[in-house]
Order: sequence, then C-alpha cells, then structure tokens
Amino acid sequence: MSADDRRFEVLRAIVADYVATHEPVGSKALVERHQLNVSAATIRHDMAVLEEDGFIAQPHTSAGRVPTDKGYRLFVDRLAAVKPLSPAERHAIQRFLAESVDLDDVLRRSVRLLSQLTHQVAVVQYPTLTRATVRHIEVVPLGPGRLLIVVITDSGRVEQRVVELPADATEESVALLRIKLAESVNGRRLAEAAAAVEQLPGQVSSRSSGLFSAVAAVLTRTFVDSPEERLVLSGTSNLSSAWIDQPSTLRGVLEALDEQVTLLKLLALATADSVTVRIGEENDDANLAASALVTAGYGAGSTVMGGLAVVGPTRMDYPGTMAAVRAVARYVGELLGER
Amino acid sequence: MSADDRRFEVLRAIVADYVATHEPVGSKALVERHQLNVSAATIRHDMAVLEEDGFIAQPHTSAGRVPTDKGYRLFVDRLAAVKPLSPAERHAIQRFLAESVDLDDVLRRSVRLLSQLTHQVAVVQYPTLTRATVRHIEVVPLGPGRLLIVVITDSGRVEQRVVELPADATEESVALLRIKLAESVNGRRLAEAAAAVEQLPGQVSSRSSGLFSAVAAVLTRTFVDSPEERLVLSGTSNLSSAWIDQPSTLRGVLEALDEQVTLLKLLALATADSVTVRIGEENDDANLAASALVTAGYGAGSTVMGGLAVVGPTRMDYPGTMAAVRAVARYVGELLGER
DNA sequence: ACTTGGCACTCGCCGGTGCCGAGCGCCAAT
DNA sequence: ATTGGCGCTCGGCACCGGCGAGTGCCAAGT
Repeated sequence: MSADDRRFEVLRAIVADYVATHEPVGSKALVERHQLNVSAATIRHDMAVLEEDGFIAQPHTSAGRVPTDKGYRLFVDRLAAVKPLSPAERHAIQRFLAESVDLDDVLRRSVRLLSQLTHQVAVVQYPTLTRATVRHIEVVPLGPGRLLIVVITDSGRVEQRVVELPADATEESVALLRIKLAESVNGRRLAEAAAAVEQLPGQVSSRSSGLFSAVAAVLTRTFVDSPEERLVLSGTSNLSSAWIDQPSTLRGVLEALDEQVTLLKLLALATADSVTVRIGEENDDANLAASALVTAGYGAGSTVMGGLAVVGPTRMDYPGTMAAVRAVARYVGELLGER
Repeated sequence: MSADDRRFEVLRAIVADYVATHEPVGSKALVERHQLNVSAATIRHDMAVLEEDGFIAQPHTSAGRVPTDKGYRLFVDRLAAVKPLSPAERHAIQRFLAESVDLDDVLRRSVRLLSQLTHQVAVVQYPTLTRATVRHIEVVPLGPGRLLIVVITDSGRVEQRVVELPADATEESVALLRIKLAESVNGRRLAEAAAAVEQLPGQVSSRSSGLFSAVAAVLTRTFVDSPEERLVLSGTSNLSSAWIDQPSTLRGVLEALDEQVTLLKLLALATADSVTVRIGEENDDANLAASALVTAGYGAGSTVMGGLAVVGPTRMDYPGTMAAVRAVARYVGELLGER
C-alpha cells in the first residue's frame, strides 16, 4: 500500500468516524478504531497533508479534523461501486412497493420507504410532463361556459385543466372537439400533442374555431410552456434529529423543501439509473449549502420519467443512502414501466 | 373596574408581552408597558392569585410569569369577537385568491397566503369526499384488463381509481357501464352513489355483472370505507424561527405534520365559519402538546367541505391568527361555492 | 525515504466562584 | 383594597484555572 493509498484510507476512516460520532476525529482515536497498522504520529502527518490539500479541516485549533465538502466528494468518487443492499432488504422493498395500486400510491410508498431506509428526508418527483406521452384525453362539460380537459399520460399521471368557453360554443362543437382531440393527441408527446391541437382551429367551421383555440391555448400554456411539476415529501420529522448540531442551517433546508423550485431544478438533472451526489456548495442554492443531495432518475429503460432524492446534512451515510436511492429508483421505474 | 376585571387585564397584558418578547414577564415591566393605573405591588398580588388559579406559572423561582395553556384558553375565550382584518388586507387576500384557476390552485394559494399572513405553518384540507356529490363520472380504458374511473365532485376535486377487470369483460359491457354509471351517480353524494352502483350488477346480464361488481367494489372501498383525504402544507420554513426557543418540541410538530393523520382528525372537527382554537394539551396528541392549532371549516353556506388550520407554538398571536384563518376560510368557501 | 516516539504548545471544555439584578412574598401603613 | 418598603431567592454572566485532547515539529531509528 502506497503512502497515497494510505492517506485515502485515513480520509475514509475520518469520514466513517465523523458520520458515526458527529465529533471531530483525532489521530489517536483513528488508530484505535481502525486497522491502519501505523502510529498516531504518521497519521498526524497524513492528516496535515490532507488538510493542506483541502480534504479535511479543523473546526478550531487543537481539535480533531472534519471532512470538508471536497473531502466527502473524493470519498464518494472513490467508492468503486455502490454496494448493493442485502437480498432480504431488496425483497422487502419490492414486496412493499408491489402492493401499490396506482401512480399516487407508488410514489407515496416510495418516498415513505426511502425516508425510512435512510432516516432522512426523501423527495419524489411526479413523472415529468415534458417527456410524457398522452394515453387518453377526455372532455367533461362543467356546467355553462366551462369545460374540463382530463389528460392521462402513459405513466398513469392524470391532469385536469379548466377551460373557459367562448360565449358562442355549442354542444355540437364540444362533441366535435372530443373526437378531434382523441384523433390528434393519443400516443403523442405532450408538446407534439399541443402543437397538433394548435392546428385544429383552422380545420373546423368558424363557429367552432373559438372553442378550439381556447382549448389549444390552455393546453399549450399549462403543458408546454409551464408544465406543472409535483413533488412528494416524506420523513421531514427526521430533520430534527439529523440537524440537532447545526440548527442554524435548518432554516435553509426547510426553506428549500418549502419552495420546491430548487429541488425541482436539481431533480431535473437526474439521469436514469445512475446515482448522483451533490455535496454542500455544489448545490448552487445557498439554502442547501450545508446539505447533501443523493438523487437518481427513474424510468422505463433509458427514458427518464422523473427523479427522486434524499436530502440530508453533508455528514451522512453516503454508501447506504446511495444504495437505497438506487434500489428504490429501480423498482419505481419497473413498476411504472408496466403501466 | 372590579378587581376581577383587572386581574383579567393583567393576564391579557402578560399574554401580549410574552408573545411579543418570548421572555417571562415581571410585575414591573407590566406596569411600565401598560396603562394599568395601579402599582407593581398590586400587580404582584394579582399575579399570585392568577398563579394559584393556574393561569400563569413561573419557569423558576424569582423569574417572571408565563401564561399556561389554561391562561391562553381564558384569554382566547374572552376575546369578545374576532377582530376583522383591515379592508386593505381583505382586498389583497380576495384579489390574490380570485386569480386562481382551479381547485388545486385555490388551495395552494390559500395555504401559501395563510402561512405568509401568520408567519406560521398553514394546512389546508382538500374538500372532503364524504360530503361531496358527484358532478361527473368518466370511464377510461387503460389497455387490456384495466379501467380507470375518473370522478369529479362538485367542489372540483378530481379523483381517479384503477380497476382490474375480470377476464371476461367485453367492450360492450364497458360501454354499458359508462351509460349506467352516468345515470346512477350524477348529482348524488359519494356514499349514495356507491350504494347505487352496488345495485347495478343485478340489473345487467350475467356476462357484465362481474365487471360491474369489480367497479362497485373499488368505488365503495376507496370512496366510502376509506376515502382519501389530502392535505397541503405551506410555510414549514417558519418553523425554524417560531421554535428556536424550544427546539426539543420541534420534533413532535414535524412528526405531526409528516403523519397527517392527527391533523386530519383535528380538521374533521372544524365547523363552518367559526374559528376553533386548540391549545397545548387540548390536542390529545402528545406530539402537539407544545403547539396550538387555529382551525376553521370552509364551505358553501352551512355545508362544510373541508378545514384549514394554522399550527404554531402556544405562544402565538391568537387574535391575528384567528382573523387570518377566518378570512381565508371565508374566501375559499366563496370561491369553491361558485364552481 | 518513511516511520516513530517524545515534547512543548494551543485552546476548547468544564466546574467553581462571586457578583448583579430582576422578581417575589410578606407586611405594616394608608 | 392599595401601596411602598424590605429581605430573600436564584438565574445569568463573567472570570478563572486546571484538564486533556489534539497538534506540529524534530531528532532518532529502520
């Protein structure tokens, strides 16, 4: 084992101990608790180098060392492979998720499970509308002057939008709308579908075209220009134990969870089946400067339907969390692919 | 002013000061900050009586007094009437809420508004299914062996349920189902509607009855036996500032917000247009022993569609919170009544 | 070229001490 | 019933000093 390798082992040991104890770790404690086969003085030297390189830091002179964001980053990058969960755990997850009856249920169970597995806050994004295709579209009259358009996507997501009708809309126009819509959108992506609907007003009698334009406008606005993304949270009560030491940073996390915008941006970057870790400052939101996010995309095959994540303090159990996130993302993808 | 009245004034002053400063308040501070027209010694005597009666307490000997749950309770009960918001505030609320386009939007805006007005956590319940009537029901084929039933209620809530079809279901049966369902449920309450559907299998050919029973079973189970209640939260980031002093009790609140069951139980008790306050131990959930809930029901006329609430520490601005809760509940009711 | 034990030094933590002042209850006087 | 006065209690704060964990450096050993 080269000196360089050993230094990394020291870093690994520091991360492990710090995650476990939440206290700065010193050279002596390190040699006691790990089989490093060198003396404390050697470790001290290694630690000095690690500190010089910015991987660890001392909260104050003459205290132990603590990993920096950069240190966690190296630690995570060097995890050769995500260690899989035990078969028993995998089965338990699979069985629990397999009981779900519909999309809402799948997502609710997933976040819940994820937060329980990791003892952190878990987030799951609803299958994104931007990549979804239309499985079915339904037109429901809502009393005078109003129509409800119900869109069901391939992932099982059901979205409804209210359309205010122009005064001259007749029952026949609505019937025509129902037929034309079904023809032009089924099986297509939302963006394409909306574009197709935009073409419709020109193809029908001028009496109906007002109605058709109104519908086209709503569809384009709410599904293409600003598609609504939804999140489900779970395990927020874990916050109080996870952040007891730095209560000042708790505000930021709560803020981020409340806003959701930041989270959605981060989840949008998730790629299928690979787990991404963002540590501290790497999340460019100041609210999350003290947090780490472990994210993964879920989907069928290589298409990403949405993302899920675990949010915790930078001092978290990365290997365990990554394994849990990957496992849950896989099963969610499988389940939604079936539908 | 009788001595009794003055004692109540003292209580009111203690509550006001404690809410403002978060610090135990003593006799001297009281006479300085309020026009009580008596000396500190008299106040001390009154405070001794109030303490004996359990309305206030000392955190430790020789500190100021703090209101107890019972003290807050008396304070709230004696608020003759909820002081209304200023016209400017009312208009701002009304304008903000009037922009919403559908149910989801109304509820999202309401909670958000409520949390911003009160600087606390706000909760809004989706219009409850138990009292809702069916405005429309739609049957959507979901590929082989599966059907999606979409139910739209009078409050604008849209619920979908997946039904697994028996193997022998034919297209004609599904078409028949669509017609029969529309006939038997429109305008009825969910419970009645489900009961009506239960009767249908007997009225159709045996080939279709399997399908009809499957649908009836799902409807009854998911709408009558365990109707899904949903909550929307907002302002959780206010928690960090509201609970800085007693971080130990934060866990309980987070837990309650995460669980939702407790909140739903408490919201279920809300009555139309009257604001209810539950203080500390009065919430029989141990998690909320340090919290106060200000709840109100919203609805059209006297029918309660659902409830909304503000959750905060027992030391909160009751008059202001009650006014905000009442105002928002009213506007939400008005908006949903229109639909 | 590493590694190691020794050594002096730093500094946060903890317990003890003493002072200050807010707040209280009691009481005698009005 | 109210008031001013008096003695008492106790939490909070600042200060102090010892303890010990942890460090960096260095000279000696492998």
